[in-house]
Amino acid sequence: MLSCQRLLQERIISLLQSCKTIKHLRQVQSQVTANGFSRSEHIVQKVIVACGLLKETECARKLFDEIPVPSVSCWNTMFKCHYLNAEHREVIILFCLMRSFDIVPNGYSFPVVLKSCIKINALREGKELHCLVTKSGFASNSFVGTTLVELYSNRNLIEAAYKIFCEMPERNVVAWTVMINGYISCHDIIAARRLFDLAPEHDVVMSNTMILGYFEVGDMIRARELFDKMSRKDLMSWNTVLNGYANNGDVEACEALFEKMPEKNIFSWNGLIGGYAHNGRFPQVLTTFNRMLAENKVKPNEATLVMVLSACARLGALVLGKWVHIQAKANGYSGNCRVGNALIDMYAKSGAMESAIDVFRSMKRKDLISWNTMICGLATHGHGADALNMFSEMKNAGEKPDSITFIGILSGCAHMGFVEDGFSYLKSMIDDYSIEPQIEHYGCIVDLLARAGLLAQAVDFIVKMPKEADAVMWATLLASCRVYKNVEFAELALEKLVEFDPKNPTNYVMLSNVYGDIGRWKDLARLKVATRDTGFRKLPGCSLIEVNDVVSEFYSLDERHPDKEQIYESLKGLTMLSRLYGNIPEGDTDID
DNA sequence: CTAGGGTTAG
Repeated sequence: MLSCQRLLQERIISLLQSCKTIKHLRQVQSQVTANGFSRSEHIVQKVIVACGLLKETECARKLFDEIPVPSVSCWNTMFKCHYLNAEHREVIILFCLMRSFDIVPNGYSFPVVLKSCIKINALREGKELHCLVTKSGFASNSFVGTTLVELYSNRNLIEAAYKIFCEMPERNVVAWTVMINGYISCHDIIAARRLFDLAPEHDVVMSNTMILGYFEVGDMIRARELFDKMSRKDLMSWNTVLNGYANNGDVEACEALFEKMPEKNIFSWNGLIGGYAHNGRFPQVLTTFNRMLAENKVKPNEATLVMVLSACARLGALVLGKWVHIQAKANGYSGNCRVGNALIDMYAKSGAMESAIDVFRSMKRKDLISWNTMICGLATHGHGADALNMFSEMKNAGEKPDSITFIGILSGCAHMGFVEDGFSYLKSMIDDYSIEPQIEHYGCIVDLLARAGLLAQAVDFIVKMPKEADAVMWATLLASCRVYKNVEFAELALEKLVEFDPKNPTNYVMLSNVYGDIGRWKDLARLKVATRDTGFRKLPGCSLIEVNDVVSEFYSLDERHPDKEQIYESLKGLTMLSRLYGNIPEGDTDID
């Protein structure tokens, strides 16, 4: 009879562990009650963890509250439950509650609560826990000690971390790895390697940690050396090296490694895609995504979709972007916030503002980036007024703007010619939100003044602002000088631009356009000579255009492209449309 | 009931 009961208990526990939905869990829960297990602490703990895994912390808490006198292990289970759902404040509050009941924490309590402190940077609480650990004699527990090492090294308190590490009575491979990782996050790769060589035991996690450390300081040689020497590599080892090459700009090494990999998971594919994305190879991002779908072994995840959409955005590939949108829906990412943000950006950058707004409106969960993407998208595509309206909507929704939000707002004002509003938003940014203006914000103000034709005020602003002007700012001014045919400030801007980049012929072309516009042909000729002296020719203008769902590069006066007829037909159509809307394109006065 | 390792967008 007793063994029968035991068997039933085991059966229920395995059922609880296999619960995939809350509905399923409810069914198993009724089994628990029907078989008289609702007062078994052991079983109730398993139910609580199952709730936690299904993100149902409220249910878990209810069950916990029904336990008459919860033991330490019950409390620990509840900590874990909140920890699993990233409710770190809740973990700490619950721990204090437990202490107020005079329940003594054990060696299982400290690691979880400390981890929560690490996650939310609660160093003060972490230090208090450290005191408690020492007082209650858990300093010798290797799980507790390791987590304390992690706590201090996470806040760059490497000496404190090392002291705890040294005082640990026994240091296993996990403790060594955490300590090595601590030195790596302090950028002390030498100390990290010294510990690595000193460690009595090496395993695959420790080696991967060390390899990642080398890549983070850009030492690809030592990273690769260590990787080649590893006797047992796991998939993560390969992915670490793949990502290392990707982040250090070696696309070729990244490609070569990818082809050599014995197996690939989603991180491998994302590594290669990220390698292309970080190094501006956007067309390859798209072909790799296609290849991944064709091989059909792993499904794209959130990161894949975000990177691919961002590549579409950079290419202005609307048709492809729409197709990725369909892929995202098909893979269950319609409600995903980050994917939503990438979709907004893709649609906005491709000029499909209605679609961008549709996606934005359909998002149940929006974050700061969603608002910023929408506001900046509107502002830079001629919808400055909508951008400003979106900003008030954002404030009403209780979202706090950051410095990027204000770049959108200020550039919106610049495009609309709202000079006074621009200045009052700048003031609000400083006074109401305590955001210190960056060079980009000042750049927006210069643009704001210059576009409004207030060139003297723009130059005066540049002189008086607290930051040193950058090349972007002078180029902005130069562009407006052409519009308003102001030679004086154009010459000043060129002079400054040449200091930044003496070899860039584009700047000379800009000024020569000003001379040409107002008929100062002698100055134009003098400038031609100066340009030639730089020894550089202006590269032909290059554009990206989507033809039959393929993004192609083509240069100005390009005759080589197989689809050139179609491209020029589309351009004719575009020119006609833009004339219709009152925009009269002019032929540029080019040098040579 | 506990501790160490990855990608993504403005």
